[in-house]
Amino acid sequence: MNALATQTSFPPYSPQSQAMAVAGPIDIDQLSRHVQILRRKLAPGQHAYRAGQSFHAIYLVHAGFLKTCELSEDGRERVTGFRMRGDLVGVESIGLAHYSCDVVALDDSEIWELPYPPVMHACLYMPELQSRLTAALAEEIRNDRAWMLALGTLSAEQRVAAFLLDMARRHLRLGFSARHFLLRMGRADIASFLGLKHETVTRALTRLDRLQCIEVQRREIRLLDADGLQRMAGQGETIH
Amino acid sequence: MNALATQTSFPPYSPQSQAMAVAGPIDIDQLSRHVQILRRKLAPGQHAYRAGQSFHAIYLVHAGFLKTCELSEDGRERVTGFRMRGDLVGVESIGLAHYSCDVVALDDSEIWELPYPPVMHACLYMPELQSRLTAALAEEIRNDRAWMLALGTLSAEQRVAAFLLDMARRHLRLGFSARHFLLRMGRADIASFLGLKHETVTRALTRLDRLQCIEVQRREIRLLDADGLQRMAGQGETIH
DNA sequence: CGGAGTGTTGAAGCCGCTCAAGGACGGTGG
DNA sequence: CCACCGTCCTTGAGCGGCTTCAACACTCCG
Repeated sequence: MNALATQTSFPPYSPQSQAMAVAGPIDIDQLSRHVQILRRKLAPGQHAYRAGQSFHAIYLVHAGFLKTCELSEDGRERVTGFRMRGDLVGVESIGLAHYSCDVVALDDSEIWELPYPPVMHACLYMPELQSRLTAALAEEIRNDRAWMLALGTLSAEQRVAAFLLDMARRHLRLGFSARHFLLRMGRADIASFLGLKHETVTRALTRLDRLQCIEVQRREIRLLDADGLQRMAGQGETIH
Repeated sequence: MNALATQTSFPPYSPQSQAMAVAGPIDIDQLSRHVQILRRKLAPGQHAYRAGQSFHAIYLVHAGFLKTCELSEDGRERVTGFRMRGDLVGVESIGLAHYSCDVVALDDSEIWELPYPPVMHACLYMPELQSRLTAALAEEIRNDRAWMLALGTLSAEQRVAAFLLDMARRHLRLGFSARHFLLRMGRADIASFLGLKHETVTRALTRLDRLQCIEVQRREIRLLDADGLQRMAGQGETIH
């Protein structure tokens, strides 16, 4: 058993910490003067909300790890993203009477409920909140589009490489090691997100391991050659 | 030569017309009191903007047909969507100094340039503009996610069916026939959008034709069995 | 221990891709 | 008006990557 295995959950969100993944730091202290912020804890497997429930709030992930799932009428399902500390959740349902997707905790998590009409109203008193919110939505679109590009143009192995790099970057942004981390989701969730089957993800991980790019042991990942992964995924930037 | 062939471009946008595809009708008259709106005409192949140009405005499509393209550093490219009358364009770049994608006219088009800092400022005087804008962004996210679900779970033929139904619905919303329309883009653009190759799109269209679901003749499409297409694409709703 | 859940590995098959050729259309210039 | 050209679309044949199906290993927990 190593240090990673005992790191059960991410530390809490604070506005003074690293730049927020999506929205940039939201001034929670100021916001809490205008809206009642409810803290909700979720155990693994619990839903933050489900498609069809009436929309009343967006959420800021304060700790833990969650996935968002898109559902179709005929039962098809797909993971559309993974959320961690600092990410906003629920913004995709703004403007609707009901949430349009499922959000499920993959780990012990805490999310802060920001009741929506009140938040919107608070924007009148906090002009920068409005632009932060809008910027967060735009960022979400860009993020989705970047993945659409990846899923449409990369092979299975390249997608898995890109996925690992994305995880690494986000871990880094939260102050964790980008070279050594635990995946919080199963192979099936990764596969669903990448538009593959879980066996294919396993095989890709095994191959990357054999190529000495990474070391895999179930959910524990060690990046041995991040540059190699980046070349593979067709990305120029480097993880610092 | 038939009626469709002579219908070279879509009629203009007006706030009184059908519900806007993305944002709901924006009150352009009122907005124009606060913001200088510039009308730009584009010929087929011309860019509304390119990735990397400095961001200064979002656009409302007033007439015509455009595509948005995502680009990667290593030259991969993908069409991420098609825009027609009433659609907002450029919102994905809000919060950035530079546009993040390319937008190209596929047809003679007119777009209305809404300078962005001024629009944001106008929101202070037009509170409903802000919520419309936010709702438009959220709608964009849902739209992208719905396609992510489709592309990850449907076969080539099903994707093409879903694509045709989407086109049909959007034509209908603009007051055109949902059963008979002209595709404004080539096979390669459809393929890129659907994560396929152009030959595969051709073959899927040919098969749908043989199955009597549609009639294809180059870019002219006639839906013979919309319900059949819907069942095929795993969607329950009906085009009215 | 045993059983469930999850991850790994193998073998075979299929869907979509690749490569290649030919056809239809639209524009241009003789 | 027709010949020519480039672009777009279509079709075929063969291949390959991912999926499918199946069996087995590992880990966690009762």
